Amino acid sequence: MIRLSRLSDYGIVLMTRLAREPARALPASVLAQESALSPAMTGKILKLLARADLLVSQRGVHGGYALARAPERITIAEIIEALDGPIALTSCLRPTAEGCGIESVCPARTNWQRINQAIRDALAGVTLAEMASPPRNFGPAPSASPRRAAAPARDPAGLVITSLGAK
Amino acid sequence: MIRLSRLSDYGIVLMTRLAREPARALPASVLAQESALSPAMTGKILKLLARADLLVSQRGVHGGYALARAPERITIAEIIEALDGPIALTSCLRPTAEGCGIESVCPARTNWQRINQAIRDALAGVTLAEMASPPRNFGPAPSASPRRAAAPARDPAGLVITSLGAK
DNA sequence: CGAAATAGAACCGATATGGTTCCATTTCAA
DNA sequence: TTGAAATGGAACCATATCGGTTCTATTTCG
Ligand code: FES
Ligand code: FES
Repeated sequence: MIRLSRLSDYGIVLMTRLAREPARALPASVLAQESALSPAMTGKILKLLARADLLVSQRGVHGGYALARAPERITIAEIIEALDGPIALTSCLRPTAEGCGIESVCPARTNWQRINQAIRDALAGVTLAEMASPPRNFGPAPSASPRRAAAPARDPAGLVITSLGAK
Repeated sequence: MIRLSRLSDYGIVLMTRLAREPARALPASVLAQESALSPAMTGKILKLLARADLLVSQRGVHGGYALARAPERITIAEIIEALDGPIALTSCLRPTAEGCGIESVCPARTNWQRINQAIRDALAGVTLAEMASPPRNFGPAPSASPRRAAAPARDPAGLVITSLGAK
């Protein structure tokens, strides 16, 4: 049902935790504890994120993980793609793999691409910083433009995400 | 990887086929054939769609399925929800079920709700009619307003989908 | 009556997912 | 020098979910 894998789910939780202290490097163990996740799972996720260059890791006795970039410059889409592979609603949109099997007669494929792109952009339009900030219920959108980094205001795909305002 | 189930995938294909002749009722057998799907699978899907009141069915010898409403008034989101249940990225957003397990310490949940709503709206903003129409590569967005039916232009959730233009 | 269709449910096998375990490597400090 | 604390990387497993089929009951009409 269009659900996110738990890997990504937890991954984002861990990243938001790290975003609260972008400077310090925290070891997986404390991240696990603070996030109520099993150390094993946590390790797995952090390793994947590090391999995707979203985290930098320090080995050895006082090691740990820290964000590789400022939280304003990391998008939710990046995290998801690092953990779950490319965002592709239908199998026929996935670059690799075999496809959905009915490409030949499918009347909807090109439109699928647009929709897929639209939600990709939606995810790419939310930064880790926004995710980490407590929900602010006051005032208009915090102006800001960081998210523009990855989400063009008006992409050529059709669907356009314009703003992530305050609740 | 945020993928759509095949049920929904095929379901939309079948619906778009029906949208080409909104008046006539077609039997499952011909829908299956024209869409290159197994009759069994096709039957299953159509039954679900009928139960969700997206299709009307006629039993008996000259029976078949037809759209319950004009294709302009059926959204992709409706089809997906009919076949795969509510759209909920993370398990903790799903009304039923147990949740993701870390609700207590999760710093991201309220933001998840917004994102989830945003992509829900994205899906609800595309009508079956738009999906069925061949991709038009010319001219600006076909103006149109049908999609407004289900997708408020500026929802309170934050992320706003404004337009599904032409490619 | 019987063929043609849908309604509904049960059933089954494969795959992906969530999660663990094990071992190798790096680093630092006692 | 040695070992504890950390990450790197991979294999492994159990189970839920998903894609798909099969079977039976019911409706409709010729
Ligand atoms: S859904 Fe895969 S080609 Fe149309
Ligand atoms: S992801 Fe489930 S509560 Fe945060």
